[in-house]
This record gives sequence, C-alpha cells and structure tokens, in this order.
Amino acid sequence: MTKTELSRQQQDHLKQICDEAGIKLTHQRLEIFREMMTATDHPSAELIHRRLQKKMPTVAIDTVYRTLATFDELGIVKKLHVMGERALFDANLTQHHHFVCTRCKRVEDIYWPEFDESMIPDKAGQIGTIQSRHLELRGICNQCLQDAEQEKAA
Amino acid sequence: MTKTELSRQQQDHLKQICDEAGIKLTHQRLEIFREMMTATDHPSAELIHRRLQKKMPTVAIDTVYRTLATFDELGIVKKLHVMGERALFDANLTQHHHFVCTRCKRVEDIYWPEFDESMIPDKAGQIGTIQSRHLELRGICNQCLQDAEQEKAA
DNA sequence: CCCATCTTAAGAATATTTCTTATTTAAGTT
DNA sequence: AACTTAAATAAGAAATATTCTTAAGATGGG
Repeated sequence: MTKTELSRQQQDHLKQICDEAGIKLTHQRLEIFREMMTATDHPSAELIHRRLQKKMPTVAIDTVYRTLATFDELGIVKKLHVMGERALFDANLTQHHHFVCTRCKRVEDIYWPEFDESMIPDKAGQIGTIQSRHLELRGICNQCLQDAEQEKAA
Repeated sequence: MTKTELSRQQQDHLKQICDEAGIKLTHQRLEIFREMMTATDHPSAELIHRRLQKKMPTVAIDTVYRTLATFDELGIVKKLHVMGERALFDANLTQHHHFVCTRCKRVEDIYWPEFDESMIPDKAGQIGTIQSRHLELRGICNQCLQDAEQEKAA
C-alpha cells in the first residue's frame, strides 16, 4: 500500500465520518486526522500544531483545539487528562490504560483485559452509572531510572 | 472533644510536621491545613481560598496554591488531576480511587482493596518502576440521573 | 527582644484554552 | 460551472488557571 493510497483510504474514512455527523470535510480536519492516526505518542494540541507547520503553515492553534474537541465528541480520538498536565490526545480507541513517568512525563499504553472485565465493587456501582474506567499508573520509566543512575555516578 | 481541643491537636500535629520538614508553622498553613482536614469533598485551590475568606479575608490565592503544593510534597494532601478539570486536593491519604460524574463533576471516593493488591500485568511492570495506581471511573451519578429523568418528563 | 531567614500579599506574568469577528470554504442547488 | 448558504477558519483578543516577582511582614532561634 503506497502513501497515497493510505491517504485516500483515510480521506474516505473521514469523509464517511463527517457525512454521518453532518459536518464538512475540511482540509484542516483531514490533516489533523492524519496526524493523529499516524502519531505513536500522546500529543498535545500544541504538538499537533507544530507537526502541521510544514504542511499547513497558516493553521491556527485554535483550529487544532477545536478540531480535536470535535474528534473527541465524534469518538475518533480521546482527550486525556493526565497528571494535571495539559490535555493530551489519543487515537488508540481500544480499551487501555496508561503508565505515566513522573520524571519525563512520558505516557505509555497499558493493556489489561482481565481488569477491564472485572467487576467493580458494589458500593462504587451504587454511586451511579459507570461509563468507563481508566487506570493511571505512575512511576519512573526505565530510561529515567538509567539517567538517574548515571547522574549519581557522575 | 471540643472544637478548641481539636484545633490544638491539629495545630500540634502540623507543628510536628513543619518541624520535621524544617519549615515554619504559619497562620496561613494552619488554616489551610484545618480547611483540608475538615473538607469532605475534593476542593480546588480557589474553593479553599473562598472558604478561608471569613477567617482570613486577606489571604492571597497564590498562598493557597503554594501551601497546597507544599502539603502535597510533604504528603499531607494529594493533588488530583481529574478529567482535565483544574487541580483538586484530597486530604484522604488512604489508598482509594475516584468516581467522577461527567455531568456535575462531582468526585466520590472508591475503595477497592482487592484491586489495590492485585498484580499488575508483566508488560506494564517492564516499562519502569510503578509507584502508585489510581483508577478513575467516569459516569453519571444517581442525582444527575434523577435530574435527567425529570428534565425529560418536563 | 533582635536578627536572619522564611513566608506572605499583591499584582504582574505566564501558559493553556476558548471566544469574537470578519473572511473563506465546502457542498448542495441550479 | 457559477451561485448560494451555512459551516469552518485565521487572527487576535479574551478568559481561566496557575506561577513568578518583589517588597513587606512574620517566625523562631539565639
């Protein structure tokens, strides 16, 4: 599959989503969609904006925020609120959780299907209707552990 | 136990903490400490500031932020980062999790010791050292479910 | 009680996100 | 293919939350 074909497929996919939602397929929406679909990390709106600079030097940061909010509402991406950092966005929609390094702020995906399917305590269920569960593991990633060792040695 | 006794006990407790940390026991720290210890909800810095207005009309919002950050570092309170809302603070230090109502933003405590003690998947453990786990359940609380029903009826 | 240091109040500054408005664009209609 | 109209955008202003700067004030040891 060539890059162009991938793009066309993505464009068709987004076109279908937009049609169903009754919104327009704009150049900006397509490029932000593409950026999110190819991102392997958890970018902030500002980072997406920076990555778009080459292709779309005039796109406004506001448009990125607005478009990502739209995508979040449409269920194309998920807005994350990790550790009081700025909003991050994730195009991985399969049920998963996150490990957050408290030192470098990196966010890694965690899959834990047994937990996803486990029963929530009765008392929790009595508070209301639960729609989703999200686990945040905090710690220090291996890279930072190494860095810390080297700093100690030096 | 009278109110005054409770206060003195709290003051002694905080004095000890401050001494150990090598920081001064100020009027502001004591009042913010008291406010946090008696709070049954999960207040923001601004809410704590508002609650202090009667007792300390001149306290600056910056002092509240600074003091809560100090308390967080000392491990007296925990800074929460829920749902991309502003920072919230919690004086409940026993291991627990949160239910967040996506409609009214209310935060309720969830206790789930079986989960706290369960093994984390190997792959997650391989990313680095895990220091804490925090689960966020999102949904609609019973109160909001009722309100929604009434709105439908009306 | 004095002093050195820490802490605070006030307001400025910063950072992130959202709003306002005039212009541009998408996509349906002729 | 041009026309139309509502939707979407760019640009900058504004709002919101939080942190920084600085001068004044309070704490606690000596």
